[in-house]
Amino acid sequence: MNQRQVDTERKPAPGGGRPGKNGDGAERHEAIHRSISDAIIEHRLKPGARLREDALSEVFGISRTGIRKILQRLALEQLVTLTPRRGASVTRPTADEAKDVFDARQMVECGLMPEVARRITAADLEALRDMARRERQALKAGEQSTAIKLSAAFHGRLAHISGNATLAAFVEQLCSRSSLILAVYGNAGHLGCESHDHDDLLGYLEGGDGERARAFMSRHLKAIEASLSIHEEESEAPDLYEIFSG
Amino acid sequence: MNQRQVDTERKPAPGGGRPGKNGDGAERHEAIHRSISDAIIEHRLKPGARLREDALSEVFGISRTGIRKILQRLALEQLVTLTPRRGASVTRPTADEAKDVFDARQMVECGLMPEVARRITAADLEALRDMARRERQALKAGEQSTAIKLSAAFHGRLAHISGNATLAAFVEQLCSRSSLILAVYGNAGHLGCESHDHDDLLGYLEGGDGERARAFMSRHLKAIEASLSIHEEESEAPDLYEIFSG
DNA sequence: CTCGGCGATATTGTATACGCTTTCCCGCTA
DNA sequence: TAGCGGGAAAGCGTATACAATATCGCCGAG
Repeated sequence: MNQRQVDTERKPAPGGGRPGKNGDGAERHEAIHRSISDAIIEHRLKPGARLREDALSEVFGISRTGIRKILQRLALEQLVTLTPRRGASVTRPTADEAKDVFDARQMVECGLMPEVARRITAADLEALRDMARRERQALKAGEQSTAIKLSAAFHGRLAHISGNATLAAFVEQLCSRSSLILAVYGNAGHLGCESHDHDDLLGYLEGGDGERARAFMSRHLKAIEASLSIHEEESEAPDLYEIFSG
Repeated sequence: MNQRQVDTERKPAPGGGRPGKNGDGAERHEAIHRSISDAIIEHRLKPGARLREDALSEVFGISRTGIRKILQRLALEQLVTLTPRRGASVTRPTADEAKDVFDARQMVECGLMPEVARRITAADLEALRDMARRERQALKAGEQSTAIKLSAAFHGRLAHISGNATLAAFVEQLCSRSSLILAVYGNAGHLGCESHDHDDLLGYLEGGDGERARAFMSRHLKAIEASLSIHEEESEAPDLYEIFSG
């Protein structure tokens, strides 16, 4: 009776109901990946949470093979940590990693702003304003999960406008990791991005002022980083090496 | 009789010779990954080359399961392309991708130089000088494969000195992809990095002149990019849509 | 009462088997 | 002779089975 399987994407099993006989599993894998990824980004899966292969395969209705593939991809994206004989768990970023991620964002996202200001279109602005608006709404409604995801999506979308797919993908990954960092080091109730920062940024971009947008983005990211309380909470693995032999 | 299996790392099969019974397969996977990765970076596997799972599993003496895992990782690193029902092949970068990669390198590697100049130690300098020397030797000896790999390793190592592991990993990935780009768009006989560029760069870094190092790195990368002949050779998939329907 | 050893269980690692899709070759026909 | 269609083979996608190992609880001894 533990057959309760969530269908990630309403799909009537075109193969006739027999699971996994039709070859179009690629989309399904993609959907499952996004499903788990979203759950992590939205903090519905907290850092440290274990992700057992059996459980996931049961939930999503595919075998462990497919789950392992997805888990490995998530590991390469640094969202989950794969411990050799212990399985997968949601990554708990260290303080050093957090610093690295925000330094990287500082360099790449700020560096992208001039080009974004040059290329941004009216349609882009409209879509981004809508995202910013929905983010504020979610924040006001207390739906932190939605707000976090929208914030990451905003930054990712912005990066894509630069036209550089490689850097945009990197920024997206950094934003996902930032979401994890917020989950560990963020203060409850104080979300990363200030309410009107994104709107202000769009104003500079609309005016084509790339340099001002860059400076603002820099302050924006610094503000997020400053709002964190990074205190290297070493709950597990108390660093005996460092305490004694160190 | 087709049991000729290359042992990537001289390892006497501690399990007793029976393949894959001991659980320390992680190192072996790592070794196989590096083995394939190196072959691609050194152009012993040329872009477009097909990588059949059966053949690889036979060569390395592990089952297709492990090969698939490695292939998927290589795909995420953009070194191989995974076509849904057609298997894996060495990625053939498009002209757009090439531009993106070099723009990304321009932003990240140049941006890293000031911090590298601040942190570089005498030991680092010695190691890097040795790498540059070996690269020149290889180039002189006509061993392009070795030279290419050493050049990528030089840039990667340099990035690591910054202390930012995230950005360093990104740079390493970009360098690997650059190697592929050279294989497709590079002119034979003219390797990417000029002979003495790396030594000159080390000179600036030793002097702690981060800004000059940044400017030099920028010229260095521009020179490499300019040496390419990017001509969008669309041998396969002649873009009928674009030709007719416009 | 606490600590150490031991066995049962749960969970991952690896290999293999099977089905489906694609591809390639060969014969057929116009 | 060239184009087309069918069949056989090859290769990928998925699931399942088996083996090895880490974890956890239990029991006995000091």
